[in-house]
Amino acid sequence: MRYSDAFIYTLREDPADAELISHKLMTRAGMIMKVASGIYNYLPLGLRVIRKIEDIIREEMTREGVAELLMPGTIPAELWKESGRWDYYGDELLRLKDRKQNEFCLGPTHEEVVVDVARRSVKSYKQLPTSLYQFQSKFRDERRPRFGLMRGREFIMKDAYSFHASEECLNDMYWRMHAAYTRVFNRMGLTFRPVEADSGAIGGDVTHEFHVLADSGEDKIIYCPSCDYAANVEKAKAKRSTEFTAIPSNAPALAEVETVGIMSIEDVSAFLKVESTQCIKMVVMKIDDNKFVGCLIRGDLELNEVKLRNFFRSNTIETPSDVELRDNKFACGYMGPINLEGKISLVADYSIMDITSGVIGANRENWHITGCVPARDLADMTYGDFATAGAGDKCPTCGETMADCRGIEVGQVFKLGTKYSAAMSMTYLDQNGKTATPTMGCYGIGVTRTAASAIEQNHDDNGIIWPREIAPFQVHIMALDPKDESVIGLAKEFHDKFESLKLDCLLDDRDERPGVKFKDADLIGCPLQVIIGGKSLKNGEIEVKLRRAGEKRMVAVDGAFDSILEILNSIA
RNA sequence: CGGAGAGUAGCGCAGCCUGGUAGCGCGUCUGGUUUGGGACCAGAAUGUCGCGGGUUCAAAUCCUGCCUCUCCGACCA
Repeated sequence: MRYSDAFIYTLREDPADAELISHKLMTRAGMIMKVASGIYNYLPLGLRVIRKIEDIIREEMTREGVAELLMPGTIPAELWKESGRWDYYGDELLRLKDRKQNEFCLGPTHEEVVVDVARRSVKSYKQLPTSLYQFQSKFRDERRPRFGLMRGREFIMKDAYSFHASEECLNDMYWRMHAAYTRVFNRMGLTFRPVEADSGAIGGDVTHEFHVLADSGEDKIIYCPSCDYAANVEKAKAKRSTEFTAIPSNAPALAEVETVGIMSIEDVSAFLKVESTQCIKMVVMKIDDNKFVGCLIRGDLELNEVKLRNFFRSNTIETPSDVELRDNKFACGYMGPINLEGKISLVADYSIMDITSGVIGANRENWHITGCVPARDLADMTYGDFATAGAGDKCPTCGETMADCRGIEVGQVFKLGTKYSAAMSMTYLDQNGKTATPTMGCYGIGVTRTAASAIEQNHDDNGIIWPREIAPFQVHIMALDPKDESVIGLAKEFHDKFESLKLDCLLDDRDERPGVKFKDADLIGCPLQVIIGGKSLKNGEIEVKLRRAGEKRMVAVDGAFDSILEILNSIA
């Protein structure tokens, strides 16, 4: 492709509305163009990257016997009403009506449609397992779209769905997809990690998210450097004792102590001269139907709201306001499990089980209680894991000290179970001729987000540095003197040779000054640059630059193409 | 959805406080000189100043309603 045909228009300055490096660079390199908040044009250069990513995924899906189809972006409400999500999904679902006032939505995900496809075709256990996938633009009306392609409202996703006659079969597919995803992200040259994640409202025992590691990531990942354990902070566990320690013989008695204006753990620990690890805080949250729930947890730890929400099988969880708490008879800043007046379901985190002389709130303003021994005083509580794990905690698998990092969620594998197949009455006949409901898995990769995350991970001050497998072009040839027949002639010859080897090649044939071409080439970020100029050509040389290393090499014109090819193949 | 900010030429911005000819840089066009890391000189084109209402002799500027966009937070099967 010639640059003059390629519809690439770079920007010298950062766009005003971009924050994230990938957003800035994609806009500046002429890959994307904003149309509305969270909605973008994928310009020719950007689309090339997206297609490269899709092709890699496509190959790996095919390898696992997943068949590609394309479902519509616009979905009749009927299907969503059948699954029950029409009423449940909320404002993220963009709803619209056609001229006959029939209701539709723009698909944020396609479980309903794929079940409809499968149930009309699959009637027998002999047809199972079966799986389908597509690349499709999804629409989710995010409350706050941001970060360019990272969190858009319209985005391209690969979504796959599998149907099985047994749990074992689903489990097998789950791990095959897990392996396929690992191959996909490896091939793209990304540094990533599969992590255990919370399965959310759908439930299910296992789900993994695939995260590209980057400081700008919106998720926090806790991982163990010495074993495979890695989890989203929402899910992460730490190794903690789940037994009470013995009640010490000299255990102190409970005693009220006046603590005027001392409310935070920090203040309590300083005022009473106790470690925060000997304080027990009670965190109160509000779940579905405005019910209050509370959790007792060690003073230095943080409550994990997702874990608490899951325990109570609630769809929502939120922090009540101080006013709300007081209205419901909770002594703000002095809450504790003893003498509790407010109506609440209370649980306790394992972390308090080995406290031998704890400080707790007294449930009246300006008073705390000392000498709390959970093994004695809180023995009949329901104990569980409700704490947020973090760097420094021990690994639940191997006991080593864990670390944390930021990640961008680019993929997820999920065991759906029969939620949709049952709701939408998908059935087949099993070996015994009995009606059965297939169990399902679903597996997504955010294609456009993956492109953005690749840039987050691969850039420098001059621009993008594409991993070779997803670069828009493998080679970027610059004809520095395009009017010089020997220069442009050689550039074209090389270009055609690369293309004939199925190596995408961009030929900068513009009548621009060299500096402009160099800047654009670095910004666009193709892995290998071939610089052909009149002067060096007269010396029988061509310059080759490796984008990532920044290294320049001169190669002799004689046999130059083979030399360049060799250099290209040495790039990862 | 709560809090904050922005909307002026294709892009990035100034002007607004204190009302009176709409500006700068980049880009674009013409001519010339240049030509290995975003050239230089000369000339030119380009604006419903987000939209509506109001105040005023006069509004980009003051008042007001709305829209859009961005940031922080909450949210994210």
